[in-house]
Amino acid sequence: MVASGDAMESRIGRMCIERGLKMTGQRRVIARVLSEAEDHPDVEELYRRAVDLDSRISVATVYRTVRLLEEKGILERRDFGGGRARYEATEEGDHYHLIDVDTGKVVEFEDAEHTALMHRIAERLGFDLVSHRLELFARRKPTPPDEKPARAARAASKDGSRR
Amino acid sequence: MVASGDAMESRIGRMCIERGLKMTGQRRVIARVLSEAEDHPDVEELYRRAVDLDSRISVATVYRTVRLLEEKGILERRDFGGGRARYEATEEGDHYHLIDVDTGKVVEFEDAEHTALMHRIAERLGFDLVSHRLELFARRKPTPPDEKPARAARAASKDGSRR
DNA sequence: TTAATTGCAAAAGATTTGCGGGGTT
DNA sequence: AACCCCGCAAATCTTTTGCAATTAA
Repeated sequence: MVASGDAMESRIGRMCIERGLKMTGQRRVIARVLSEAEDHPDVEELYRRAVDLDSRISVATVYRTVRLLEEKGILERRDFGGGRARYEATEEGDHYHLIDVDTGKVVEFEDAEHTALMHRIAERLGFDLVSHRLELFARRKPTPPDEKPARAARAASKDGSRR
Repeated sequence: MVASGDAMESRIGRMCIERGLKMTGQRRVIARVLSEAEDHPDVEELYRRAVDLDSRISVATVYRTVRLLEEKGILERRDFGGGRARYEATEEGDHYHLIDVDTGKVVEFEDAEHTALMHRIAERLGFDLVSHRLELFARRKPTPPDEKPARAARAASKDGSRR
C-alpha cells in the first residue's frame, strides 16, 4: 500500500489516525476546522467553516463526525445555553468557562483550587468523581469613573459561534 | 366577590398568587405537583403527575406554565444531560447536584466554600457573577471488603424523572 | 366584560437515521 | 473485495405557537 504521510494532517486528524479511524476527505476537513478553531463553535458553524474548505460536505456528516470524535474522547461537548451544543478539542488539565451574559463571549480559565474542591466534595458524599461541569454567567464589571480603565483580562477571550 | 381562601393552596400556588398570576384550574394542579415533587422532574413527568390529578391538562400548558414560573423566579430549570430540561422549585441559598452516573440518582449538596470561590473567580476575571452552574458526575465509592458497610450518605438522594 | 389562558395540532429547531451510491483500507 | 462513510431527505424529539374557544378577575 502507499505510505500515508501524516505530514499535512491536522492535530486532530493525527489523533483520528492514532485511534484507527478511517480518514475520509470530509473527516480530514472537519478535523482541520476543529484543529484551527480557537472558540467553541456549534455544528452549524463547523459546517460553514468546513464548506468553505470543501463544498462536498453535508451537515449530517458534521453531526456524525462530531459525535464520533466525542465518543473517542477527542472532542468535548459544551452547553452554554442557547439550544445548540458547542464543541472544543479535549485539552490537558481541566479548564472552565465564564460566559458574558451581555455579549455571549466566553472566557476560559483554570482553577486548581476549584478542581481539588470538587474531588473533596464527591469524596465527602461517598463518591468517586468521574467528571464535572462548571459554568459562570457574569457581567463585565463597570469601570469606575475615577480609575484608569482596566486592562484586558489575562484569560483568553473566545467568542462563540455566530448568533 | 367571594373570599378566596388560600388555605388549600399549595406552596407554589401561593407564590403564584403573590406575584399576581391568574390562577386557573390547571395552574393550581401544576403548582401542587411542583410543590409536592421531591425530585427533579422533566415536563413529561410533570404532565403525567398533573393528569393523574386532573385529566383536563395538556402538555402545552405544562410547558407554558413551567416557562412562566421560571421567568417569575419560582422555578429553576436544570440540565442533567439526557436531552430534556428538568425543574425544581427555587430554594433559599445555593445548592448543587451530583449525578450518579450508574443509576441517574441525583444527590443535592450545599457548599459555601464553593459559592464563595465562584464569586472570587469572577471577580479576578473582572466580572460580577450573575449565576453559575455546577454538576458533578460521579460513581458510588465501592465499599472496602474489610470495613463495615457505609451508612447512607447524609445528603438527600433524589431521583430524577422516569427513564 | 375583557384580557389572559387553554387545547389541539401544526410548526419549529436541533439532531439522528435509512438507504443507495461511493470511497478507504 | 469488504466494509465503512457520505449525501439526501425523511424521521425523531423536545419545545413553541397560531387560533378559536373558555375562563378568571
